[in-house]
Amino acid sequence: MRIIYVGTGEIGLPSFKALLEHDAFEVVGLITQPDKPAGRKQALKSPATKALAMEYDVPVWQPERINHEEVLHEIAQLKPDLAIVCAYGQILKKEILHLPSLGCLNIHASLLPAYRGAACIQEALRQGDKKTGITIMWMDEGLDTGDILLSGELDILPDDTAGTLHDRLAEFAPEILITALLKIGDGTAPRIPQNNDQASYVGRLKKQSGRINWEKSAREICNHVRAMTPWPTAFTMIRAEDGSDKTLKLFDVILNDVDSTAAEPGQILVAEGNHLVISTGQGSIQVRALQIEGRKRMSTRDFLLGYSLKAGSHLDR
RNA sequence: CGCGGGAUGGAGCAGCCAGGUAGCUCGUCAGGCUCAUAACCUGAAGGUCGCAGGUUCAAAUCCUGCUCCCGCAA
Repeated sequence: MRIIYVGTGEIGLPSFKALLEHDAFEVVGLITQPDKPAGRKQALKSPATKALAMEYDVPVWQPERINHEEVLHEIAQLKPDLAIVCAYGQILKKEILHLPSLGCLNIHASLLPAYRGAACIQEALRQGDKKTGITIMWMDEGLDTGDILLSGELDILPDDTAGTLHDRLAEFAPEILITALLKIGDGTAPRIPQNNDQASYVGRLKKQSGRINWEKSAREICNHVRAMTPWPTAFTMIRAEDGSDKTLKLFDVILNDVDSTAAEPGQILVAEGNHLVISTGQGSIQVRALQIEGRKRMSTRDFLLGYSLKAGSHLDR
C-alpha cells in the first residue's frame, strides 16, 4: 500500500514512524508545512516530521499551499493508495481528498464527534473528562466531520496536563492507526457516520486563552491550568513592588480546602512556606509551581522566599 | 538590528538611580533544647557580584562590548 503522510505536528511522529517501519506499507512521500520562523530570534524551524522523513529517505514536500494545482500534480504522480493526515495545519480541498485511490484518513486526538477542531486535547482536560482518545476518520470536506473508521479510548490521569496527555496520545495513536489500516487491507474497514447532534467544535487556542478567570470555580481553574500547560500556559497578572503589572504563569495547581467564603475571587489567602492559596469564585486552589515574568519556572516555596506576597492582596487587578 | 526584564555563596531575592566593610528569607554543617520534630536557640562554612575592557584613590553599583536566561510580539 502506497501511503503519503501529511503532517507537521509532533503528535504524529510515532504514527509516522510506525508507518515507515511497517512492512505492509510503503511511505512514498511526506507533505508538511514550510520551515517557519519560531522563537525569540525568529530562526527558521523545520517541522518535526521532516527530519524523520529524511532519516528514512522519504521525499519531502513543503508547499506554501497544498491545494495549488502544481502540488496536486506532483502528488498524483506518486500514485498513492492512501494519505494519512495528522496535525498538518492546512485544510485539504476536495481534489486532494479524492487523489489517493482509497481516500484520506485523519488521525484526530479526541473521541469524535466530541471536540472537532484544533484544541481537542486541551478541551478534554478543560472539561474535566476522565477519558479521551484517538479517532481514525475518513476525511471529507468538513473539518473533522468524516466517517469514523476506528477509535480507541485513553484514560486521562489526574495529573495529566495538555503536554503529558499530548505525548501519551501520540504514543497511543500508532496502535489504533495500524489496526485501522489492516482493516482496510482485509476489507473490513467500516465507515461509521458521526452523530452531528453530539458534535462539538473547539477553535485554535491563542496566547490570551490562558488567562485565568478567577470568578470560575476552583475545579474549573485547576482544569484550565492543566489544559493550558505547557502552552499557551495559564496566567494571571500580579502587581509588583514597583507598581508594574507582571505576568504570573501557573503550572501546577491543586484544589485546596482553605475556607474562602469570606474572600473575593483572586484574593491571596495564604502565602508562606510552600503554601500559596488563592481564592476563586467557588473554593480555593493551591499553587505548587509558577513562573514570574523574566524568571524561570520555580516551586512556590522558592518563589515565596524571594517575593513577599501579602495574604489579602489580589491577583489580576 | 522587533519591544522589554534578568544574571549577586547551594535555592529564591535585596543592594545599583545618589560608587566606599556582601544583606534578607531559606538550605547545608556543628552544637544546644526536646519523648520527639519539617519547630525553637547558638555558632560555622560557603560569593574573584555572568564574561571582557574602560572611568576612578576606590566599581556589585557608572560607561562600552560580549555570552546566557526569561516575558511580550510573531
